[in-house]
Amino acid sequence: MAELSERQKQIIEAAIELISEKSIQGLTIKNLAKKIELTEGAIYRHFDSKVDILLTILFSFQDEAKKMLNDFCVADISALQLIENLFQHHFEYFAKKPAVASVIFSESIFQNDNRLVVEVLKILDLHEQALACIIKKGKQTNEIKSTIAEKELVRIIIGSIRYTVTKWRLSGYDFDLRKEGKLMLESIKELLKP
Amino acid sequence: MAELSERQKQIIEAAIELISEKSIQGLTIKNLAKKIELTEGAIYRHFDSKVDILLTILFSFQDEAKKMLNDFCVADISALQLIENLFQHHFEYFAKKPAVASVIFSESIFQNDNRLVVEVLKILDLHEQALACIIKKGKQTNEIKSTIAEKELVRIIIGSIRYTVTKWRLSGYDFDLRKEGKLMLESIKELLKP
DNA sequence: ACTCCATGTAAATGAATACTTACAAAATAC
DNA sequence: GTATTTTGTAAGTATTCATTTACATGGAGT
Repeated sequence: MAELSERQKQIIEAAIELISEKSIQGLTIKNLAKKIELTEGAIYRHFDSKVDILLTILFSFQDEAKKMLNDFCVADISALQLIENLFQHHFEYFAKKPAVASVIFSESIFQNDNRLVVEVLKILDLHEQALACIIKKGKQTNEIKSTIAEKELVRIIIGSIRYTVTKWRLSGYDFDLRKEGKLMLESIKELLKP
Repeated sequence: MAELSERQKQIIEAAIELISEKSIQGLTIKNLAKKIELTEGAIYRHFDSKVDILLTILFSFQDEAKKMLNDFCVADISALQLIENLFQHHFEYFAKKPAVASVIFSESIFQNDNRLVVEVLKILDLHEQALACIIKKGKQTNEIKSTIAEKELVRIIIGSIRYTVTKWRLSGYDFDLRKEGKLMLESIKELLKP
């Protein structure tokens, strides 16, 4: 992906803020222009289309995910600790940047544009792979029971996180996501025990 | 909820079909009118608004869920068997009626209308309660390990189902949902063992 | 000073959308 | 059989949205 100009960065940042504030539906060119005090036409000097903006947002999330997950599994830390870190990081992250959840969980809106779906799937895959690596390690060190296939464990863990976040969003953010995340983590750790 | 006229039933059915075919975005009054060979105005003889139509759809899903779940837990069947039934029914159901998943998973679209969110939450609650009842039973009969709180187990199980369905939808329905559901079920059963 | 290009604006365009209105016909009631 | 209500139609309206167009401006390079 090409480097972003300052203006492009500003637009992307504003777009993410808009999504945080009013969910994905709040992201319109008009709102975007208003937010950075430009005209709508000016936006099109920097991005070809709205889909382009969304793609750029997804790319930036991918980058963040890659940075976070890159040396997650190689570190010399126990698998259970790694899972704890993963949980903590994610719930912290979603609580701080609801826009990410809003975008990643908005698959239904993207279904008219396959490129967007593909990029969301890539983000999911990044997380699945990191988690799969951790689980493999945990099985080897006998921290994690080996009677359950990796693939299913990955889906169970990610599904649990997602559902917790979904309920948080639907409730209008009316509970403490970090606290609920901690409870979920403890339960998952208990479940994984051999 | 008032009884539905024949015409209303026809409209709701067509609406659900539209959602199945092109996801929630495909549900427009124009498409709906075309599908049942009426004019758009005629639709408004039977429903006040589009939100009204969506609410009616959600009510019908609620009814279905209630019927299905009502005597789910009281039956004289083992908890693990009940969970198996629940899984089988759900994956079967989603595979047959993708519209349901499309609506229930479209929370992001509903966020501009709180009534819709509330009704989606009710459907989720119905399922959570049924599952909570099963788990409680299973703990009593020692079929399910009692070291993990009910609430978390419920979220883990529903989260696993939802994530499996989400990946199925994003993949363009390109894997066998029932088969993956079966694998997930086996893993969950294994996890729940005391 | 002149040119050129990047960046901006204001206003339009065109398409989609939910919904309304004025009127007609058909079913129902009496 | 006539009046009334229900259900339909055709053609709007109003709004929202992404995107385009014609034109302006300001700065960089020569």
